[in-house]
Amino acid sequence: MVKGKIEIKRIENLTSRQVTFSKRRKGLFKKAHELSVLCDAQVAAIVFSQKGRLYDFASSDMQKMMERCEIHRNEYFGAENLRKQQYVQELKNEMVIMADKIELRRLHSRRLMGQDLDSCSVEELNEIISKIEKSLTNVRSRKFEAQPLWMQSRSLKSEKSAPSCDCGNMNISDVETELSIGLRPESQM
Amino acid sequence: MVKGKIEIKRIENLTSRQVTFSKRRKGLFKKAHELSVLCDAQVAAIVFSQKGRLYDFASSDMQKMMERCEIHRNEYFGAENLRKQQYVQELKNEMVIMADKIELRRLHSRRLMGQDLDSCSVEELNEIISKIEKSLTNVRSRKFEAQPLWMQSRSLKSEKSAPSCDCGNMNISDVETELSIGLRPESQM
DNA sequence: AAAACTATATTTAGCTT
DNA sequence: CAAGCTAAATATAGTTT
Repeated sequence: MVKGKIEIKRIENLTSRQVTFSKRRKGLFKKAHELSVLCDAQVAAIVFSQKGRLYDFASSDMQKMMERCEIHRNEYFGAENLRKQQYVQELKNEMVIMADKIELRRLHSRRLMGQDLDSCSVEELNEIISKIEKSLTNVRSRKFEAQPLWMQSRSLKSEKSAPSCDCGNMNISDVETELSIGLRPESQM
Repeated sequence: MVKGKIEIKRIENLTSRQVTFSKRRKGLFKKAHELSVLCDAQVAAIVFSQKGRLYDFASSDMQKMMERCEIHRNEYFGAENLRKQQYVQELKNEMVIMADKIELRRLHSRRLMGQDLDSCSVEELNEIISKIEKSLTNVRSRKFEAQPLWMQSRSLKSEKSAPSCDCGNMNISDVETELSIGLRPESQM
């Protein structure tokens, strides 16, 4: 092998390695410096020797550079956070809508059961009476076509807490609120 | 000035500066790599161009070191994220509960209006008839103590989409589902 | 063992295509 | 204008002091 030509692999001889380390480290820092000056760039080089000793070069203030890195990072994490916050906000908006729907349904049920009538006009009262009368007719007719006894047994004393109001079919399109419940399918995270 | 010899000062020509930046950056990273291999050292080089674009080199060990830093960071951010994810999960759980309540109320209303009665026993049908009859009585009695005309005017043709069912007071404790709607007060973020 | 030396390898500024 | 070329400048491996 001719003088000066080497393979790029670990130098086994300790002394040679230490000398080369010193020479090349100096060379690296010089190149870093030249790059920073010639091209108006910020350059840093960090070297840990085997023994763990630290050597470093930084064109301008190393601290400033790290701060920039930090800003870079925070920008990244910031974008991520923004995305998540928007998602949370969407969930909250949806919950407000759901809460409204629950309240609407609650008022609907209460009115069907004869409460909160103070604000109703005579016309509305008549309408409600008409609906209830229809329900009554329907339930009465349904009662006499009830299921055979063997099907009734399961509901004799159970399901006490469940709604148990029965009225037969009637047109409810004018009071029914359209609902799309449940979470949206594209739930992330 | 002879070819190849330059002063180490900022290159004013933009094109030249960009070309030199590219060439010397590559050279710097090559030197950094060689130093790390030959001398078994950990080497990193970081370059910010004027435009703020980041270029970096790190020997494998340094890479690991940076990854460790990253893991450290992620542990920190991970704790933060976990907290946020738990919050999102809580929101979602709450939404599932709300959706259930909406469905329960929907069924309740439907039954009050005489639908979905197939599964009711004769006893339940009797109960419902009794409730509806009571409602009817109450609404009828309420109709004749309705508000004076000047109070009715506002509801003559308005609020068409709102539920308009009226029935007077009755005991509904056995069908009323307890609800606590709305967002919890300690809403974070 | 550190610094200087030197022959060769490598890098690169300015040019060419 | 990016990619290749080349002469000169620089870097450096091995040597010497």
